[in-house]
Amino acid sequence: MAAIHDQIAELTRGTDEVLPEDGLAAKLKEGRPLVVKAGFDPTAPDLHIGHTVLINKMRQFQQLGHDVVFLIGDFTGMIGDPSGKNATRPPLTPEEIQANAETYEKQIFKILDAGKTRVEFNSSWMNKLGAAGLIKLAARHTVARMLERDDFSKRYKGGEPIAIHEFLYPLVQGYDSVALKADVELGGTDQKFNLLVGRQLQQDYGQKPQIVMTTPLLEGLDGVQKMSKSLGNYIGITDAPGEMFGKIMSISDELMWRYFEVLSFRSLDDISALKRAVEDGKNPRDAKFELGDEIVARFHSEAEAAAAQQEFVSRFQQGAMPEEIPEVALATEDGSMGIAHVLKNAGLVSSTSEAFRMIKQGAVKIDGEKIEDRSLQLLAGTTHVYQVGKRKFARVSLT
RNA sequence: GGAGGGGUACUCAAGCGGUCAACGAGGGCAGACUGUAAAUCUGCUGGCUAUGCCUACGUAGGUUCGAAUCCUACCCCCUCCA
Repeated sequence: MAAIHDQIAELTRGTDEVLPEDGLAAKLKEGRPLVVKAGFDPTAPDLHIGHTVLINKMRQFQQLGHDVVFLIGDFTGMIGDPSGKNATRPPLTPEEIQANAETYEKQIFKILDAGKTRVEFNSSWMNKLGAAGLIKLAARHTVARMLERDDFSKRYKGGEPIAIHEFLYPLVQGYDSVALKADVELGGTDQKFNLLVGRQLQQDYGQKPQIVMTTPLLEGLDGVQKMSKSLGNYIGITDAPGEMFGKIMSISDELMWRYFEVLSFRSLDDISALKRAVEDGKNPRDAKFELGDEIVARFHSEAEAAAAQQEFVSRFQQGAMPEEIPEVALATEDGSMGIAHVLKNAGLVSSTSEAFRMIKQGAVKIDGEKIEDRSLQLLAGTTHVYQVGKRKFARVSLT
């Protein structure tokens, strides 16, 4: 096993904070497998690679021989979401939670070792706690301490309502750490307060407080806003290989290094060597290829990653047509169809107005040839490859 | 309960009787340049088999030759007072 200070360099890589700072070293020096916990909300099992920053961190601990617990917050999930602005979610049924948990597992085990990962549900101890237990738990914490949390205090000062049960959330989450006797808890930066409550509760219950490690929210493809599905700037871990590779290629060079830091499994030394190579004239695109290969291979396979890269090269560097073009069959009404309607019906544009606009801008090609005539009629019985912009293709047969 | 301010396209935000499918910014899309990058420049950014027509400025009515703009009612949001 690597020396402790090397382990720490890798474990703290890409993290936002480790609290207390020297606590991790002390824990590691104990030389035993640590209980490393990370909690997940059972409502949103659709992961994007931003979420995997945290899971990658879990993987590192796992590889060092620690006991990694993937905790599904089904108890908290059944009550509903407490966090600020979100409208109250309808409580999930046990069946839904089970289904979501399975979806999670399918996704996370592309990163974590299924055989070494402990999956727990916090309902298993929270249900036993009962109302009396919950009150005892609540007695461990004061309102003043709760109000230390930023969003609580802001809302309180701003006169916005805070429901009582929202105070229970950090407590329940903290109690999870007590129940698991967690040594380390991982979470996003937005979880910092909750993770720290865990430390306090553990002390109250006579345990050694856990180390808190927070990971930043990953920037999305635009490099500015956090990656999220609703902003559309994400790479889903179930994205198709070609799409995933393409999205990675589209990020800026600057962002590429950020992604290397938090998404790549390569060592820090390795990455700085690559960075030096680029500074010395290596094409940054090739470095990005390496990143794309690694990520696609992780969620799909080496072969698919290689194919994705090849497809990318032939399509964009050599201007070739993509290998897989969606096939569309359209029926004409009277033997022919106007170009705008072909594009719209094939799903390449959202309206005929947009089709005309695209034609005007020179973005439309048929079999690679630019179209300028907006009133072009296509005859039934013909099949052509239609293209709008650089990315949208369809092979359309008219009947 | 009282007083005032406001609701405009994906978002922010002008317009305050005709020249408004609606200034400007952001975002998005497309073109050029490239490494499908970034930065930059340019154009587009309601719909319609389309040099015209239709639908849009919180909702419903009204005034007018003509309304996002004026009037009435209603709904929603914000601020101040109680």
